[in-house]
Amino acid sequence: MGTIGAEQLKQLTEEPACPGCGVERTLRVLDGKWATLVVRELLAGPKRFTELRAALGAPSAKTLTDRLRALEHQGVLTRTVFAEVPPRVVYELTARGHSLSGVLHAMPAWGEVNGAR
Amino acid sequence: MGTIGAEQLKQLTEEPACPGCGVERTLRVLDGKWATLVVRELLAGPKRFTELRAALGAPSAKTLTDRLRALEHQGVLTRTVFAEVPPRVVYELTARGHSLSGVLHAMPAWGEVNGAR
DNA sequence: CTGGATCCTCCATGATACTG
DNA sequence: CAGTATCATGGAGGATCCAG
Repeated sequence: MGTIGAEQLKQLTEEPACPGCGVERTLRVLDGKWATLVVRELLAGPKRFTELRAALGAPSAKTLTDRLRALEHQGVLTRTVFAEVPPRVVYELTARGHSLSGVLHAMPAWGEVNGAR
Repeated sequence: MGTIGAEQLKQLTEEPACPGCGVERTLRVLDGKWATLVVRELLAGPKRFTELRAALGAPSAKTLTDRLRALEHQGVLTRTVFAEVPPRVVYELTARGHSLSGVLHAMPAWGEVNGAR
């Protein structure tokens, strides 16, 4: 159940009822508590699994793995395994992932001004 | 639009995983499945409860009410009750809510380009 | 028409233990 | 190190009924 179910994958590939609506599609990629933060971390450059975990505040390995797999299937990032000892896996944004920076960079500007609730 | 300035990139990448930084604050407002879509609908102008429900694809009344209350408490929108028969309640973005348009507008641009897998 | 009160389902996230 | 395998859980979201 931890992996991406057929149900979830189907949801990702299905076209929304709204024809020209890109907001929904973007929200399906930037979904959940971690996707946006993962992209933000990787905008600074490729990172290893443990580096990502630490940078994000140590979510569970299962959760982070699930999120990374989803983003990988959506073409936002790539997963590269180095057959070494100790093993090393590097995550890196694709061109599509980098193109999300437009969405990401608008957030801190708003959040910093609106710090108070 | 896929690229960002060096200044903004610096601002983006220099942020550690601090709990109070701008991205996290923005994500706390644009949280859940509906908040972002509610803001998008209201960017076009004030709307009534039923209008919002229909425009969003008819979420349950409870869910929509909960989300609207949260956004109201965060100062993103205002709730105005007209003591009429039948009752009428109008939701409208505050200045703070309108300032989220920068984040919102970046989404369709990405989503439309990346609609295909 | 708006939405409060209740009860319920589902799933993203997490805790823990284990493996190549 | 980077996961996988289980099991547990909180809370978002929903269904339904009811009230002002």
